[in-house]
Amino acid sequence: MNIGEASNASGVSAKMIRYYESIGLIRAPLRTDSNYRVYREDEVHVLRFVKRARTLGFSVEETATLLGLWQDKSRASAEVKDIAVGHIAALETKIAELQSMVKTLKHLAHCCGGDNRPDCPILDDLAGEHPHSKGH
Amino acid sequence: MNIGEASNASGVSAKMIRYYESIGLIRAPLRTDSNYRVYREDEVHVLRFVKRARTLGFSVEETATLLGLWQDKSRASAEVKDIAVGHIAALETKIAELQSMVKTLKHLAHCCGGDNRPDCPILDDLAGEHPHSKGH
DNA sequence: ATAGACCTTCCAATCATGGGAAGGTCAAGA
DNA sequence: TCTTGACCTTCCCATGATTGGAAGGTCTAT
Repeated sequence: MNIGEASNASGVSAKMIRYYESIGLIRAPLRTDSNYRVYREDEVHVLRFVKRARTLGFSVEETATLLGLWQDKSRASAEVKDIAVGHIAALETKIAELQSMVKTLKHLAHCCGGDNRPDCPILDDLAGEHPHSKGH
Repeated sequence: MNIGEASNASGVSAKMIRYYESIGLIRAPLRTDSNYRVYREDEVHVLRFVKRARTLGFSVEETATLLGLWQDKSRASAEVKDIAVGHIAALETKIAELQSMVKTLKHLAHCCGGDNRPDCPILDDLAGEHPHSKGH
C-alpha cells in the first residue's frame, strides 16, 4: 500500500503522513526500490488512531503519548484517563470562553438596529464607549 | 507616550503594537528625534478597540474591517451587524464541535476504570475497536 | 512511447504571538 | 560626569498543524 492508498484508508492526508513521520509521531515505513513508502495494515491502523485522536482535539503531542500508551501492553488505564480528563477540562474552558464571546456579541447585535443609520452599539462597545446603555 | 506606556494603557503588547503597524492594521505613529514611537490618546483608543475586538475572537482581518467602519462616520450599522452575526455563527459552530468532542470523551472516560489494569475503552475507541460496548 | 497519475524532497506560507540578540537612548543616583 | 538599568529600535527565528507548490522521478495503461 503506497502513501496515497494509506491516506485514503486512514483519512490522513499524504502531506500529513509525511509530516507525522518527520516529527517522529509515527515510524518510517519500509520503502520500495524506487523509494516509495509502503504501508502495512497495522501502520494504517496507527494512522487511524492518530486521526481519531486529532479529531477529538488532542494535540499531536498528546496523541504521541496516547499512541505510546496504546502500544504499551502493560500501561495503566489511569494514565490514559488522566490525559482524557485533563483534555476535557481544557475543552470546557475553551467552550466557556467562546460562549462568553457569543453572549456579548449577541447582546450587542440585539441592540444594533442593523439599518442604515450610523448609530452602532457594536462599534461603541468595541471603542469602549457605553452611551446607549439601557440596562437590559 | 512611548510604546511601553501605550501597551500598558491598551493591554496590547509592545511586540503586537509593532506587528499591527507592520501589517497596516494601525497607522505608524510619529517618532521622537531618537526614533521612539510616540502615541497620542486617540491612537491608544484605536489600540483598545483592536484589543477588545481580538478578545471577542474577531480575526485581525475582521478587526481591520470593523476599525474601518468605526472610523467611517457614514457607514451603515447593518454592515457591522452582519459581521457580528456571521462571527456569532462561526463561534457557535466551533462550540458545537468542542461540545461533541467533550461528550465523546466524557463517555469514554466514564467507561474507563482509571485503575492499574491495562483495559482502556479510551484507547480502544481511538484504535477503532469497540469490543466492550455495553450500549449505555 | 507517451500521457497522466502517482511518488519523492525541499521550501514557503499561513495566523498571531513570543523570544531573543545587538545596539541605541533616557533618567536617576553616586 | 559617569554609570546603571530600564527603556527603545530593528532583525531574525520559533511556535503548531496544515497546505501549496516546484522540480523531478516512477508507474500504469493505452
